[in-house]
Amino acid sequence: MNYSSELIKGTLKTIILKLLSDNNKMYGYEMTQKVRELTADKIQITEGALYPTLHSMENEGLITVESEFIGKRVRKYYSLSVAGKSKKAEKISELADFINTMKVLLDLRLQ
Amino acid sequence: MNYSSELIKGTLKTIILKLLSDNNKMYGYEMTQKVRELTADKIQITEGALYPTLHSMENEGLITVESEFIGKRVRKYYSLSVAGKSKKAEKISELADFINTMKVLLDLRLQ
DNA sequence: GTTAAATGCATAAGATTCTTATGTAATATT
DNA sequence: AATATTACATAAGAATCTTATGCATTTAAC
Repeated sequence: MNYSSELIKGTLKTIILKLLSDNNKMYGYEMTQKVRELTADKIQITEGALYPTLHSMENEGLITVESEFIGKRVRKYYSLSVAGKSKKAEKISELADFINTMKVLLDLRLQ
Repeated sequence: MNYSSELIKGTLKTIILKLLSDNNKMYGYEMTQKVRELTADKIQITEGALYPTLHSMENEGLITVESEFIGKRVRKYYSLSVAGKSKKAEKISELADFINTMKVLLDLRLQ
Protein backbone atom coordinates (compact mmCIF):
# COMPACT_ATOMS: atom_id res chain seq x y z
CA MET A 1 0.00 0.00 0.00
CA ASN A 2 1.14 3.48 -0.74
CA TYR A 3 -0.54 6.67 0.22
CA SER A 4 -2.89 8.85 -1.70
CA SER A 5 -0.63 11.60 -2.85
CA GLU A 6 -2.35 14.56 -1.24
CA LEU A 7 -0.93 13.53 2.13
CA ILE A 8 2.65 13.62 0.92
CA LYS A 9 2.01 17.02 -0.56
CA GLY A 10 3.65 19.55 1.68
CA THR A 11 6.14 17.19 3.28
CA LEU A 12 8.67 16.81 0.49
CA LYS A 13 10.88 19.71 1.56
CA THR A 14 10.87 18.45 5.11
CA ILE A 15 11.93 14.99 3.96
CA ILE A 16 14.77 16.41 1.88
CA LEU A 17 15.96 18.57 4.77
CA LYS A 18 15.97 15.56 7.08
CA LEU A 19 17.84 13.34 4.62
CA LEU A 20 20.53 15.96 4.14
CA SER A 21 20.72 16.53 7.86
CA ASP A 22 21.50 12.85 8.39
CA ASN A 23 23.71 12.25 5.38
CA ASN A 24 25.97 15.24 4.80
CA LYS A 25 25.55 15.10 1.05
CA MET A 26 23.22 13.27 -1.30
CA TYR A 27 22.17 13.41 -4.93
CA GLY A 28 18.60 13.43 -6.16
CA TYR A 29 18.26 9.91 -7.41
CA GLU A 30 19.85 8.65 -4.21
CA MET A 31 17.16 10.45 -2.20
CA THR A 32 14.37 8.71 -4.09
CA GLN A 33 15.96 5.32 -3.41
CA LYS A 34 16.67 6.07 0.24
CA VAL A 35 13.08 7.09 0.89
CA ARG A 36 11.73 4.00 -0.83
CA GLU A 37 14.04 1.88 1.27
CA LEU A 38 13.24 3.60 4.57
CA THR A 39 9.49 3.46 4.00
CA ALA A 40 9.29 0.00 2.43
CA ASP A 41 8.13 1.52 -0.87
CA LYS A 42 5.24 3.32 0.80
CA ILE A 43 6.58 6.72 -0.12
CA GLN A 44 7.92 7.04 -3.62
CA ILE A 45 9.26 10.42 -4.51
CA THR A 46 8.79 11.10 -8.20
CA GLU A 47 11.48 12.86 -10.17
CA GLY A 48 8.97 15.34 -11.52
CA ALA A 49 8.38 16.49 -7.95
CA LEU A 50 11.92 16.11 -6.67
CA TYR A 51 14.08 18.03 -9.12
CA PRO A 52 12.03 21.22 -9.24
CA THR A 53 11.89 21.16 -5.44
CA LEU A 54 15.66 20.79 -5.17
CA HIS A 55 16.08 23.74 -7.54
CA SER A 56 13.71 25.90 -5.54
CA MET A 57 15.40 24.98 -2.26
CA GLU A 58 18.70 25.94 -3.80
CA ASN A 59 17.23 29.28 -4.86
CA GLU A 60 15.95 29.81 -1.34
CA GLY A 61 19.44 29.23 -0.01
CA LEU A 62 18.52 26.13 1.98
CA ILE A 63 20.85 23.79 0.15
CA THR A 64 24.04 24.04 -1.85
CA VAL A 65 25.07 21.95 -4.81
CA GLU A 66 28.31 20.61 -6.23
CA SER A 67 28.55 18.67 -9.45
CA GLU A 68 30.71 15.61 -9.63
CA PHE A 69 31.50 13.52 -12.68
CA ILE A 70 31.09 9.78 -12.40
CA GLY A 71 32.66 8.68 -15.64
CA LYS A 72 30.97 10.88 -18.23
CA ARG A 73 27.80 11.34 -16.23
CA VAL A 74 27.17 14.27 -13.95
CA ARG A 75 25.90 13.78 -10.45
CA LYS A 76 24.70 16.70 -8.33
CA TYR A 77 25.40 16.45 -4.67
CA TYR A 78 23.33 18.59 -2.35
CA SER A 79 24.21 19.68 1.18
CA LEU A 80 22.43 21.68 3.85
CA SER A 81 23.39 25.32 4.25
CA VAL A 82 23.32 26.99 7.67
CA ALA A 83 19.90 28.36 6.81
CA GLY A 84 18.89 24.86 5.76
CA LYS A 85 19.88 23.42 9.12
CA SER A 86 17.70 25.83 11.01
CA LYS A 87 14.90 25.37 8.50
CA LYS A 88 15.11 21.64 9.04
CA ALA A 89 14.62 22.02 12.80
CA GLU A 90 11.74 24.40 12.21
CA LYS A 91 9.98 22.18 9.68
CA ILE A 92 10.39 19.03 11.74
CA SER A 93 8.99 20.60 14.87
CA GLU A 94 6.16 22.18 12.93
CA LEU A 95 5.27 18.80 11.48
CA ALA A 96 5.44 17.10 14.86
CA ASP A 97 3.19 19.78 16.31
CA PHE A 98 0.77 19.46 13.42
CA ILE A 99 0.63 15.69 13.85
CA ASN A 100 -0.05 16.03 17.54
CA THR A 101 -2.91 18.37 16.74
CA MET A 102 -4.32 15.97 14.15
CA LYS A 103 -3.99 13.14 16.62
CA VAL A 104 -6.29 14.94 19.04
CA LEU A 105 -8.65 16.22 16.38
CA LEU A 106 -9.10 12.84 14.73
CA ASP A 107 -8.56 10.46 17.68
CA LEU A 108 -5.69 8.82 15.86
CA ARG A 109 -4.14 5.73 17.35
CA LEU A 110 -0.50 5.73 16.51
CA GLN A 111 2.08 3.09 17.23
CA MET B 1 1.11 29.54 16.09
CA ASN B 2 -0.75 28.05 13.19
CA TYR B 3 0.60 25.77 10.56
CA SER B 4 1.92 26.52 7.15
CA SER B 5 -0.98 25.62 4.94
CA GLU B 6 0.66 22.96 2.83
CA LEU B 7 0.41 20.54 5.73
CA ILE B 8 -3.32 20.91 6.08
CA LYS B 9 -3.67 20.38 2.36
CA GLY B 10 -4.98 16.91 1.85
CA THR B 11 -6.50 16.47 5.30
CA LEU B 12 -9.62 18.62 4.96
CA LYS B 13 -11.89 15.85 3.71
CA THR B 14 -10.69 13.58 6.49
CA ILE B 15 -11.45 16.26 9.07
CA ILE B 16 -14.95 16.78 7.69
CA LEU B 17 -15.64 13.05 7.67
CA LYS B 18 -14.51 12.76 11.28
CA LEU B 19 -16.60 15.72 12.44
CA LEU B 20 -19.71 14.30 10.82
CA SER B 21 -18.95 10.89 12.21
CA ASP B 22 -18.94 12.34 15.73
CA ASN B 23 -21.76 14.82 15.38
CA ASN B 24 -24.54 13.35 13.28
CA LYS B 25 -25.19 16.60 11.45
CA MET B 26 -23.34 19.87 11.15
CA TYR B 27 -23.37 22.95 8.95
CA GLY B 28 -20.33 24.48 7.32
CA TYR B 29 -19.76 27.46 9.51
CA GLU B 30 -20.17 25.26 12.56
CA MET B 31 -17.37 23.02 11.31
CA THR B 32 -14.97 25.94 11.02
CA GLN B 33 -15.72 26.97 14.60
CA LYS B 34 -15.53 23.44 15.96
CA VAL B 35 -12.11 22.88 14.42
CA ARG B 36 -10.80 26.20 15.75
CA GLU B 37 -12.06 25.23 19.18
CA LEU B 38 -10.69 21.70 19.15
CA THR B 39 -7.27 22.81 17.93
CA ALA B 40 -6.94 26.02 19.96
CA ASP B 41 -7.01 28.09 16.76
CA LYS B 42 -4.12 26.17 15.26
CA ILE B 43 -6.18 24.90 12.39
CA GLN B 44 -8.47 27.44 10.79
CA ILE B 45 -10.53 26.12 7.94
CA THR B 46 -11.22 28.88 5.46
CA GLU B 47 -14.60 29.18 3.81
CA GLY B 48 -12.97 29.32 0.39
CA ALA B 49 -11.64 25.82 1.01
CA LEU B 50 -14.57 24.42 2.95
CA TYR B 51 -17.62 25.11 0.80
CA PRO B 52 -16.22 23.79 -2.46
CA THR B 53 -15.02 20.69 -0.61
CA LEU B 54 -18.46 20.10 0.89
CA HIS B 55 -19.99 20.41 -2.57
CA SER B 56 -17.56 17.95 -4.05
CA MET B 57 -18.09 15.47 -1.21
CA GLU B 58 -21.80 15.72 -1.81
CA ASN B 59 -21.25 15.01 -5.51
CA GLU B 60 -19.15 12.01 -4.57
CA GLY B 61 -21.99 10.71 -2.45
CA LEU B 62 -20.05 10.87 0.82
CA ILE B 63 -22.39 13.31 2.53
CA THR B 64 -26.02 14.36 2.24
CA VAL B 65 -27.46 17.80 2.81
CA GLU B 66 -30.70 19.22 4.14
CA SER B 67 -31.49 22.92 4.24
CA GLU B 68 -33.08 24.44 7.28
CA PHE B 69 -34.34 27.96 7.75
CA ILE B 70 -33.26 29.83 10.84
CA GLY B 71 -35.43 32.91 10.63
CA LYS B 72 -34.90 34.14 7.08
CA ARG B 73 -31.45 32.63 6.79
CA VAL B 74 -30.71 29.24 5.28
CA ARG B 75 -28.46 26.79 7.03
CA LYS B 76 -27.24 23.62 5.31
CA TYR B 77 -26.84 20.61 7.50
CA TYR B 78 -24.59 17.85 6.29
CA SER B 79 -24.62 14.20 7.36
CA LEU B 80 -22.53 11.16 6.50
CA SER B 81 -23.92 8.69 3.99
CA VAL B 82 -23.15 5.00 4.28
CA ALA B 83 -20.36 5.47 1.73
CA GLY B 84 -19.13 8.39 3.81
CA LYS B 85 -18.89 6.25 6.92
CA SER B 86 -16.69 3.70 5.24
CA LYS B 87 -14.67 6.45 3.58
CA LYS B 88 -14.11 7.98 6.99
CA ALA B 89 -12.66 4.74 8.37
CA GLU B 90 -10.48 4.37 5.30
CA LYS B 91 -9.15 7.93 5.40
CA ILE B 92 -8.45 7.87 9.11
CA SER B 93 -6.49 4.64 8.94
CA GLU B 94 -4.61 5.84 5.89
CA LEU B 95 -3.63 9.00 7.73
CA ALA B 96 -2.58 7.07 10.83
CA ASP B 97 -0.46 4.79 8.69
CA PHE B 98 1.07 7.73 6.87
CA ILE B 99 1.92 9.43 10.15
CA ASN B 100 3.57 6.29 11.47
CA THR B 101 5.68 6.16 8.34
CA MET B 102 6.64 9.82 8.66
CA LYS B 103 7.49 9.25 12.30
CA VAL B 104 10.06 6.65 11.34
CA LEU B 105 11.35 8.53 8.32
CA LEU B 106 11.81 11.80 10.18
CA ASP B 107 12.52 10.57 13.74
CA LEU B 108 9.54 12.50 15.00
CA ARG B 109 8.98 12.70 18.71
CA LEU B 110 5.28 12.80 19.32
CA GLN B 111 3.45 13.20 22.57
C1' DG C 1 -31.15 53.13 17.22
C1' DT C 2 -27.52 53.03 14.26
C1' DT C 3 -23.04 51.06 13.39
C1' DA C 4 -20.00 47.20 13.62
C1' DA C 5 -19.23 42.38 14.23
C1' DA C 6 -20.61 37.84 13.66
C1' DT C 7 -23.19 34.37 11.22
C1' DG C 8 -23.82 31.85 6.98
C1' DC C 9 -23.75 30.92 2.40
C1' DA C 10 -21.16 31.29 -2.20
C1' DT C 11 -17.73 31.82 -6.16
C1' DA C 12 -13.51 33.22 -8.72
C1' DA C 13 -8.62 34.28 -9.64
C1' DG C 14 -4.25 33.00 -8.57
C1' DA C 15 -0.55 30.23 -5.99
C1' DT C 16 1.51 26.05 -4.87
C1' DT C 17 2.70 21.53 -5.30
C1' DC C 18 1.98 17.58 -7.00
C1' DT C 19 1.40 13.64 -11.18
C1' DT C 20 2.15 12.03 -15.58
C1' DA C 21 4.51 12.29 -19.68
C1' DT C 22 8.39 13.04 -22.16
C1' DG C 23 13.25 13.70 -23.26
C1' DT C 24 18.30 12.79 -23.16
C1' DA C 25 22.31 10.15 -22.23
C1' DA C 26 25.50 7.00 -19.81
C1' DT C 27 26.20 2.71 -17.57
C1' DA C 28 25.07 -1.96 -16.09
C1' DT C 29 22.83 -6.26 -16.80
C1' DT C 30 20.92 -10.12 -19.39
C1' DA D 1 22.78 -6.53 -28.83
C1' DA D 2 18.84 -5.33 -26.25
C1' DT D 3 16.95 -3.96 -21.96
C1' DA D 4 17.03 -2.04 -17.39
C1' DT D 5 18.91 1.12 -14.35
C1' DT D 6 21.03 5.35 -13.21
C1' DA D 7 20.74 10.38 -13.42
C1' DC D 8 19.53 14.55 -14.81
C1' DA D 9 15.65 17.80 -16.67
C1' DT D 10 11.23 20.21 -18.07
C1' DA D 11 6.33 20.91 -19.26
C1' DA D 12 1.25 20.28 -19.27
C1' DG D 13 -2.41 19.39 -16.48
C1' DA D 14 -4.79 18.16 -11.95
C1' DA D 15 -5.85 19.00 -7.28
C1' DT D 16 -6.29 21.71 -3.43
C1' DC D 17 -5.46 25.42 -1.22
C1' DT D 18 -5.45 31.11 -0.18
C1' DT D 19 -7.11 35.50 -0.75
C1' DA D 20 -10.54 38.41 -2.28
C1' DT D 21 -15.00 39.50 -2.97
C1' DG D 22 -19.99 39.39 -2.66
C1' DC D 23 -24.54 39.13 -0.49
C1' DA D 24 -27.79 38.92 3.27
C1' DT D 25 -29.35 38.27 8.10
C1' DT D 26 -28.77 38.57 12.93
C1' DT D 27 -26.55 39.95 17.14
C1' DA D 28 -23.69 43.01 19.95
C1' DA D 29 -21.84 47.43 21.04
C1' DC D 30 -21.73 52.36 21.36
